[in-house]
Amino acid sequence: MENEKEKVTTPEMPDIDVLFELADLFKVFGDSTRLRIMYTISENEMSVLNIAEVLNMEQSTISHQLRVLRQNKLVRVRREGKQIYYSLDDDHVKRIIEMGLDHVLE
Amino acid sequence: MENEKEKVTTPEMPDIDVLFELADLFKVFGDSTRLRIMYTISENEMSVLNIAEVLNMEQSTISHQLRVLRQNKLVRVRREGKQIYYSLDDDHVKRIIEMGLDHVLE
DNA sequence: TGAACATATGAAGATATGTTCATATGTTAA
DNA sequence: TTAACATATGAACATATCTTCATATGTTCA
Repeated sequence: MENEKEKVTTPEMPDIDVLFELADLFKVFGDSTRLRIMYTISENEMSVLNIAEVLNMEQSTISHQLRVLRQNKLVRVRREGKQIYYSLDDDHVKRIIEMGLDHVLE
Repeated sequence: MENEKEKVTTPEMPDIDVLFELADLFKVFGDSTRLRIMYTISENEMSVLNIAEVLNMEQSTISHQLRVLRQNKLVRVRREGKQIYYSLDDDHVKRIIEMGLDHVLE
């Protein structure tokens, strides 16, 4: 190869603490229950119990996982009366999933 | 765009086994050591020992993690004499990381 | 062939993670 | 206020994951 001096698109390695954050973010996507929750609320917001029913899982499990999603700013929360409605935070999230899916389904 | 019954971007939930694969893929990105390795070999291929030196980690640790990357088809491998050179498999991988980074840094 | 080097791998220990159970907190309506 | 319902959370357990150590495997060259 000629032209060895040229950097095409050299991504600088982020600081170590950013890398930890980044790893933490991907960890969130690295669980099938959370992925299912994200798909479930990707189009319409849904209450906790509703999500639990749709996925046929314990309310507690869903609640615990929603907390993880919340902490990572991946969901929006809206209270209405007794119920709390969750929805995906932005298209960003969907795009990350789609990108992963591309690789898996390649 | 016109309006034929079309849902804007409704992602069908993939089969459960695809979701497991997807989760497994994201798990790979969910570790800072692996992220650092991926950054390290994102531009130029590098030998195992070299990666270990750059990251100041044990050869064994790097080797174990490279195996994970290999199993998930995220790296390319090339042997040259005694050394084995690893590089990122495709831009796809970089894009997934960049997308996550966007979210973290937003 | 054997020495030196590079990489891979199994086992073990420490830590992290996911689910369940029981219960606490928060909300509404009577 | 209390009853009924929706959600959140702490503790406990099982399982998964990461790193290290010791060693095996693979390669080159004298």
